[in-house]
Amino acid sequence: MIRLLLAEDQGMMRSALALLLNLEPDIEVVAETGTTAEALDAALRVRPDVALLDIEMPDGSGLDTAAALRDELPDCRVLILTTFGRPGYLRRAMEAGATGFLVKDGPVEELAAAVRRVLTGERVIDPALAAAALSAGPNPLSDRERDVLHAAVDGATVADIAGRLHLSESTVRNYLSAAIGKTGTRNRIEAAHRARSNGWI
Amino acid sequence: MIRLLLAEDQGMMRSALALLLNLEPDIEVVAETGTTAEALDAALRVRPDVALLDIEMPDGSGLDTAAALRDELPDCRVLILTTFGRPGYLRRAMEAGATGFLVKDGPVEELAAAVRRVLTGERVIDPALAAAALSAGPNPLSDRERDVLHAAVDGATVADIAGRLHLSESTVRNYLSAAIGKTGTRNRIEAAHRARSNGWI
DNA sequence: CGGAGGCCAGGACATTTGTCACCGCGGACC
DNA sequence: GGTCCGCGGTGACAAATGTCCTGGCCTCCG
Repeated sequence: MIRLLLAEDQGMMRSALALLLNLEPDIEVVAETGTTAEALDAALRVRPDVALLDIEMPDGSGLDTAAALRDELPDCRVLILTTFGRPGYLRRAMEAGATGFLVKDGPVEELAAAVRRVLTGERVIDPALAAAALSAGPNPLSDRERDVLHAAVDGATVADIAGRLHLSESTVRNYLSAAIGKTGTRNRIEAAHRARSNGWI
Repeated sequence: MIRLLLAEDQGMMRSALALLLNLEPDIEVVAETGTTAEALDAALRVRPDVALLDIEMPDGSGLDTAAALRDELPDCRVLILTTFGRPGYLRRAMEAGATGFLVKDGPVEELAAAVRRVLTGERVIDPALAAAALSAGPNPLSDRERDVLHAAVDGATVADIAGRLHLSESTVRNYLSAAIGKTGTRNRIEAAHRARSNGWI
């Protein structure tokens, strides 16, 4: 029996997946959570064989949870399940020690199959997405550039960002300028969008 | 037997919901689509009793599909199913003649129950969301202000927007300024975010 | 009919944003 | 040791953005 942890913030998706996976004769959902904090907590408690993690969750990223699980629970296989097939997400998932990476397109049947395959240690990755990740190249942004860009997405002014990150306004402008240059865009908004769609932030 | 049409762009969600709804003894999913165009097409062909529509779909909004169905297939009840419980969405759904409005939180069990209730003509709406929609008030933005704001979300410059909408740059700046004023924000980015989160665009 | 309000446009202006050149500091690497 | 690179900062500058005022055109409504 495969003991599985399910972390997914959208309630309907979570309960639907749990129901369907429990219908499989060799799979048992032993924990269900909607946040990364609970996911980590539950994983350490129930010690599942496979952790099925969403990326976008309200209190953080499933990618960070994957990295934490690799350190805390190395025997637990991690299967990332996400809405967005962003190249940078796949790259970060692999760096975080995930064994599989599935997008929420495609039918549910893929899911149970993927769970069984990651359990054997086999990597499960959409080939088209893998190609896209390789061709997109690595994340060109430095840590600070990421921070500044991330702080700019919701319309914050330079002064806001400077205050939030404890930097001078000049520095913030310089990082924004660098990020705009590296992403090949014309302003902070385009840069932030580009970085998002590539999974760089 | 309740004949149901399911329009939802996310493949895994769609197939999961179809499977679960088909498990209900009195519900049969007679059509499954991932776009609004196919949804309308299939609805006219199979004439379902209930249409379960997602809002965010790649080729348009489920809200527009709801309005089209009201005109073309008035006997078909519409149940909106969406990720985001935005007040403006609910308002527009009601104006488009939807009978129910469900967010994708909460367990799947709610779904079958909601389908049965809309079939009788009963309105199905989350009370908390209804209250939020009423307290938020109507959309304060004029048509043009919406257009301009919508064109600005992805980082377009004033010149871009003017070209795309066949307006002068001065006009675009004026509309943006008006939108910023009405949303009580400081710049176009914040204004666009506010408009999004309220379902105004 | 008059007024209100949406739409479109122009000008003037202050502010913000984006760019560039240049500075020092410190860690990493050869 | 030197060199490279990321980090943090400054000053100056051009361009873009946001604001306010003016005007005209149209439609809808009292």
